Amino acid sequence: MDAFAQPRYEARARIAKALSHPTRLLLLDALRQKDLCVCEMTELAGVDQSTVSKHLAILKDAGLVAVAKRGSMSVFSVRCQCLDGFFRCIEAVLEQNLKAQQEIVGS
Amino acid sequence: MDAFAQPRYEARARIAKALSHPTRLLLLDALRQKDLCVCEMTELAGVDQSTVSKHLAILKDAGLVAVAKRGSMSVFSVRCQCLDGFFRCIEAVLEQNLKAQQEIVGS
DNA sequence: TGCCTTCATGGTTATATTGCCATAAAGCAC
DNA sequence: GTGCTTTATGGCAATATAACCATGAAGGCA
Repeated sequence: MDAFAQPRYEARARIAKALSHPTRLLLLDALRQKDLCVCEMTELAGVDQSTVSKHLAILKDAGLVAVAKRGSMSVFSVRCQCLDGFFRCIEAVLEQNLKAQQEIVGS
Repeated sequence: MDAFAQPRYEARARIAKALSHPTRLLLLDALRQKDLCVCEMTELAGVDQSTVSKHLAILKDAGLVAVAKRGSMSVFSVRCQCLDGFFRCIEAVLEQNLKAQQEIVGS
Protein backbone atom coordinates (compact mmCIF):
# COMPACT_ATOMS: atom_id res chain seq x y z
CA MET A 1 0.00 0.00 0.00
CA ASP A 2 1.12 3.49 -0.90
CA ALA A 3 2.69 5.24 2.08
CA PHE A 4 0.48 8.24 1.37
CA ALA A 5 -2.69 6.21 1.09
CA GLN A 6 -2.11 4.19 4.23
CA PRO A 7 -3.02 6.79 6.87
CA ARG A 8 -6.06 7.67 4.79
CA TYR A 9 -7.36 4.11 4.82
CA GLU A 10 -6.46 3.71 8.48
CA ALA A 11 -8.55 6.74 9.35
CA ARG A 12 -11.47 5.36 7.41
CA ALA A 13 -11.07 1.97 9.04
CA ARG A 14 -11.15 3.51 12.51
CA ILE A 15 -14.57 4.98 11.79
CA ALA A 16 -15.84 1.74 10.29
CA LYS A 17 -14.51 -0.25 13.24
CA ALA A 18 -16.48 1.90 15.63
CA LEU A 19 -19.56 0.91 13.64
CA SER A 20 -18.82 -2.80 13.68
CA HIS A 21 -20.33 -4.02 16.94
CA PRO A 22 -23.98 -4.97 17.43
CA THR A 23 -24.34 -3.12 20.71
CA ARG A 24 -22.88 0.05 19.23
CA LEU A 25 -25.25 -0.19 16.28
CA LEU A 26 -28.15 -0.57 18.67
CA LEU A 27 -27.03 2.48 20.65
CA LEU A 28 -26.63 4.56 17.51
CA ASP A 29 -30.04 3.51 16.30
CA ALA A 30 -31.58 4.53 19.59
CA LEU A 31 -29.70 7.83 19.59
CA ARG A 32 -31.00 8.60 16.13
CA GLN A 33 -34.47 8.70 17.65
CA LYS A 34 -33.53 10.88 20.59
CA ASP A 35 -30.73 11.86 22.92
CA LEU A 36 -30.16 9.45 25.79
CA CYS A 37 -28.15 9.18 28.97
CA VAL A 38 -25.95 6.22 29.84
CA CYS A 39 -28.39 4.66 32.27
CA GLU A 40 -31.18 4.67 29.69
CA MET A 41 -28.92 3.03 27.17
CA THR A 42 -27.73 0.50 29.73
CA GLU A 43 -31.35 -0.57 30.16
CA LEU A 44 -31.81 -0.71 26.41
CA ALA A 45 -28.69 -2.71 25.66
CA GLY A 46 -29.06 -5.13 28.55
CA VAL A 47 -25.37 -5.29 29.35
CA ASP A 48 -23.28 -3.92 32.17
CA GLN A 49 -23.17 -0.15 32.61
CA SER A 50 -19.40 -0.14 32.29
CA THR A 51 -19.71 -1.98 29.01
CA VAL A 52 -22.11 0.60 27.66
CA SER A 53 -19.85 3.38 28.85
CA LYS A 54 -16.94 1.87 26.97
CA HIS A 55 -18.96 1.41 23.80
CA LEU A 56 -20.01 5.04 23.99
CA ALA A 57 -16.41 6.09 24.47
CA ILE A 58 -15.52 4.27 21.26
CA LEU A 59 -18.33 6.01 19.38
CA LYS A 60 -17.24 9.33 20.83
CA ASP A 61 -13.57 8.81 19.92
CA ALA A 62 -14.65 8.09 16.37
CA GLY A 63 -16.55 11.37 16.31
CA LEU A 64 -19.88 9.65 15.78
CA VAL A 65 -21.58 10.92 18.92
CA ALA A 66 -21.27 13.92 21.18
CA VAL A 67 -21.73 14.05 24.92
CA ALA A 68 -23.13 16.79 27.14
CA LYS A 69 -23.03 16.75 30.91
CA ARG A 70 -26.37 17.38 32.57
CA GLY A 71 -25.87 17.23 36.25
CA SER A 72 -24.57 13.81 37.08
CA MET A 73 -25.78 12.44 33.77
CA SER A 74 -24.00 12.21 30.43
CA VAL A 75 -26.41 12.82 27.59
CA PHE A 76 -25.28 11.50 24.25
CA SER A 77 -26.42 12.55 20.79
CA VAL A 78 -25.51 11.58 17.24
CA ARG A 79 -23.07 13.98 15.73
CA CYS A 80 -23.67 13.50 12.02
CA GLN A 81 -26.63 12.99 9.75
CA CYS A 82 -24.56 10.92 7.38
CA LEU A 83 -25.30 7.71 9.22
CA ASP A 84 -28.34 7.25 7.01
CA GLY A 85 -26.02 6.51 4.13
CA PHE A 86 -24.14 3.97 6.17
CA PHE A 87 -27.23 2.14 7.40
CA ARG A 88 -28.81 2.13 3.97
CA CYS A 89 -25.69 0.54 2.55
CA ILE A 90 -25.67 -2.18 5.18
CA GLU A 91 -29.36 -2.87 4.67
CA ALA A 92 -28.85 -3.11 0.92
CA VAL A 93 -26.10 -5.69 1.37
CA LEU A 94 -28.21 -7.73 3.76
CA GLU A 95 -31.18 -7.68 1.42
CA GLN A 96 -29.00 -8.68 -1.49
CA ASN A 97 -27.46 -11.54 0.50
CA LEU A 98 -30.89 -12.74 1.51
CA LYS A 99 -32.04 -12.72 -2.09
CA ALA A 100 -28.98 -14.68 -3.14
CA GLN A 101 -29.66 -17.23 -0.41
CA GLN A 102 -33.26 -17.63 -1.57
CA GLU A 103 -32.13 -18.22 -5.14
CA ILE A 104 -29.83 -21.00 -4.00
CA VAL A 105 -32.60 -22.65 -2.02
CA GLY A 106 -35.13 -22.19 -4.79
CA SER A 107 -33.00 -23.66 -7.55
CA MET B 1 -31.11 -5.94 23.91
CA ASP B 2 -34.34 -7.33 22.56
CA ALA B 3 -33.98 -10.99 21.64
CA PHE B 4 -35.57 -10.21 18.28
CA ALA B 5 -33.36 -7.24 17.59
CA GLN B 6 -30.13 -8.98 18.49
CA PRO B 7 -29.65 -11.13 15.38
CA ARG B 8 -30.57 -8.12 13.28
CA TYR B 9 -27.82 -5.99 14.78
CA GLU B 10 -25.39 -8.87 14.65
CA ALA B 11 -25.99 -9.24 10.94
CA ARG B 12 -25.41 -5.54 10.42
CA ALA B 13 -22.28 -5.65 12.51
CA ARG B 14 -20.86 -8.51 10.46
CA ILE B 15 -21.08 -6.37 7.33
CA ALA B 16 -19.59 -3.37 9.07
CA LYS B 17 -16.77 -5.46 10.50
CA ALA B 18 -15.82 -6.61 7.04
CA LEU B 19 -15.46 -2.94 6.16
CA SER B 20 -13.32 -2.08 9.16
CA HIS B 21 -9.78 -2.87 8.05
CA PRO B 22 -7.56 -0.51 6.05
CA THR B 23 -6.39 -3.17 3.62
CA ARG B 24 -9.93 -4.29 2.89
CA LEU B 25 -10.97 -0.69 2.26
CA LEU B 26 -8.07 -0.32 -0.14
CA LEU B 27 -9.06 -3.49 -1.97
CA LEU B 28 -12.67 -2.40 -2.24
CA ASP B 29 -11.62 1.00 -3.52
CA ALA B 30 -9.50 -0.63 -6.19
CA LEU B 31 -12.26 -3.06 -7.12
CA ARG B 32 -14.66 -0.17 -7.56
CA GLN B 33 -12.43 0.97 -10.44
CA LYS B 34 -12.16 -2.43 -12.08
CA ASP B 35 -12.19 -6.14 -11.45
CA LEU B 36 -8.88 -7.54 -10.23
CA CYS B 37 -7.25 -10.88 -9.55
CA VAL B 38 -5.54 -11.77 -6.29
CA CYS B 39 -2.02 -11.29 -7.58
CA GLU B 40 -2.80 -7.77 -8.79
CA MET B 41 -4.28 -6.89 -5.42
CA THR B 42 -1.32 -8.45 -3.63
CA GLU B 43 0.92 -6.04 -5.51
CA LEU B 44 -1.39 -3.15 -4.67
CA ALA B 45 -1.70 -3.89 -0.99
CA GLY B 46 1.95 -4.72 -0.42
CA VAL B 47 1.29 -7.53 2.01
CA ASP B 48 1.60 -11.29 1.73
CA GLN B 49 -0.54 -13.05 -0.85
CA SER B 50 -2.10 -15.24 1.80
CA THR B 51 -3.05 -12.15 3.76
CA VAL B 52 -4.79 -10.67 0.73
CA SER B 53 -6.55 -13.92 0.08
CA LYS B 54 -7.91 -13.98 3.61
CA HIS B 55 -9.06 -10.39 3.42
CA LEU B 56 -10.88 -11.17 0.19
CA ALA B 57 -12.51 -14.19 1.80
CA ILE B 58 -13.84 -11.91 4.53
CA LEU B 59 -15.25 -9.48 1.96
CA LYS B 60 -16.78 -12.39 0.07
CA ASP B 61 -18.34 -13.92 3.18
CA ALA B 62 -19.94 -10.57 3.90
CA GLY B 63 -21.41 -10.52 0.41
CA LEU B 64 -19.49 -7.41 -0.57
CA VAL B 65 -17.55 -8.92 -3.46
CA ALA B 66 -18.04 -11.76 -5.89
CA VAL B 67 -15.39 -14.04 -7.32
CA ALA B 68 -15.15 -15.67 -10.73
CA LYS B 69 -12.58 -18.26 -11.68
CA ARG B 70 -10.68 -17.46 -14.87
CA GLY B 71 -8.23 -20.24 -15.47
CA SER B 72 -5.90 -20.32 -12.52
CA MET B 73 -6.90 -16.82 -11.50
CA SER B 74 -9.65 -15.63 -9.18
CA VAL B 75 -11.14 -12.42 -10.45
CA PHE B 76 -12.98 -10.38 -7.86
CA SER B 77 -15.61 -7.71 -8.39
CA VAL B 78 -17.72 -5.51 -6.13
CA ARG B 79 -21.17 -6.94 -5.66
CA CYS B 80 -23.18 -3.86 -4.69
CA GLN B 81 -23.36 -0.25 -5.74
CA CYS B 82 -24.40 0.80 -2.28
CA LEU B 83 -20.81 1.23 -1.13
CA ASP B 84 -20.96 4.84 -2.27
CA GLY B 85 -23.28 5.55 0.63
CA PHE B 86 -20.91 3.90 3.04
CA PHE B 87 -17.82 5.71 1.83
CA ARG B 88 -19.60 9.05 1.72
CA CYS B 89 -20.65 8.59 5.32
CA ILE B 90 -17.11 7.81 6.43
CA GLU B 91 -15.73 10.77 4.52
CA ALA B 92 -18.31 13.06 6.08
CA VAL B 93 -17.33 11.95 9.57
CA LEU B 94 -13.65 12.43 8.84
CA GLU B 95 -14.25 15.89 7.43
CA GLN B 96 -16.35 16.83 10.42
CA ASN B 97 -13.70 15.55 12.82
CA LEU B 98 -11.02 17.51 11.01
CA LYS B 99 -13.09 20.67 11.21
CA ALA B 100 -13.63 20.15 14.92
CA GLN B 101 -9.90 19.69 15.41
CA GLN B 102 -9.18 22.91 13.56
CA GLU B 103 -11.62 24.80 15.72
CA ILE B 104 -9.88 23.60 18.84
CA VAL B 105 -6.48 24.63 17.50
CA GLY B 106 -7.79 27.95 16.23
CA SER B 107 -9.44 28.98 19.47
C1' DT C 1 5.50 -35.58 -18.21
C1' DG C 2 7.68 -31.46 -15.58
C1' DC C 3 7.66 -26.69 -14.30
C1' DC C 4 5.69 -22.33 -13.27
C1' DT C 5 1.92 -19.38 -11.80
C1' DT C 6 -2.10 -18.57 -9.07
C1' DC C 7 -4.65 -19.09 -5.14
C1' DA C 8 -6.56 -20.94 -0.61
C1' DT C 9 -5.80 -22.83 3.83
C1' DG C 10 -3.60 -24.59 8.20
C1' DG C 11 -0.26 -23.32 11.74
C1' DT C 12 1.69 -20.09 14.87
C1' DT C 13 2.42 -15.87 17.24
C1' DA C 14 1.30 -11.21 18.51
C1' DT C 15 -2.06 -7.98 19.27
C1' DA C 16 -6.80 -6.18 19.91
C1' DT C 17 -11.36 -6.57 21.49
C1' DT C 18 -14.98 -7.48 24.73
C1' DG C 19 -17.24 -8.57 28.84
C1' DC C 20 -17.72 -8.30 33.82
C1' DC C 21 -16.33 -6.85 38.45
C1' DA C 22 -14.64 -3.48 41.54
C1' DT C 23 -13.84 1.03 42.36
C1' DA C 24 -13.69 6.04 42.44
C1' DA C 25 -15.28 10.68 41.14
C1' DA C 26 -18.99 13.96 40.89
C1' DG C 27 -23.75 15.65 41.36
C1' DC C 28 -28.01 15.77 44.04
C1' DA C 29 -31.03 15.30 48.08
C1' DC C 30 -31.49 15.16 52.76
C1' DG D 1 -21.85 15.83 56.76
C1' DT D 2 -24.38 10.86 55.06
C1' DG D 3 -26.37 8.46 51.37
C1' DC D 4 -27.95 7.51 46.56
C1' DT D 5 -27.44 7.97 41.61
C1' DT D 6 -24.77 8.38 37.54
C1' DT D 7 -20.75 7.70 35.12
C1' DA D 8 -15.87 6.51 33.81
C1' DT D 9 -11.87 3.68 34.29
C1' DG D 10 -8.46 -0.05 35.72
C1' DG D 11 -7.95 -5.01 36.03
C1' DC D 12 -8.46 -9.42 34.28
C1' DA D 13 -9.88 -13.49 31.48
C1' DA D 14 -11.79 -15.16 27.26
C1' DT D 15 -12.11 -14.60 22.58
C1' DA D 16 -11.16 -12.66 17.98
C1' DT D 17 -8.17 -10.64 14.58
C1' DA D 18 -4.25 -10.31 11.69
C1' DA D 19 0.29 -11.07 10.05
C1' DC D 20 3.66 -14.24 8.29
C1' DC D 21 5.42 -18.83 6.62
C1' DA D 22 4.76 -23.24 4.61
C1' DT D 23 2.18 -26.10 1.93
C1' DG D 24 -0.89 -28.13 -1.39
C1' DA D 25 -4.31 -27.98 -5.11
C1' DA D 26 -5.36 -26.67 -9.78
C1' DG D 27 -4.55 -24.42 -14.27
C1' DG D 28 -1.42 -23.36 -18.21
C1' DC D 29 2.46 -24.31 -21.13
C1' DA D 30 6.49 -26.44 -23.10
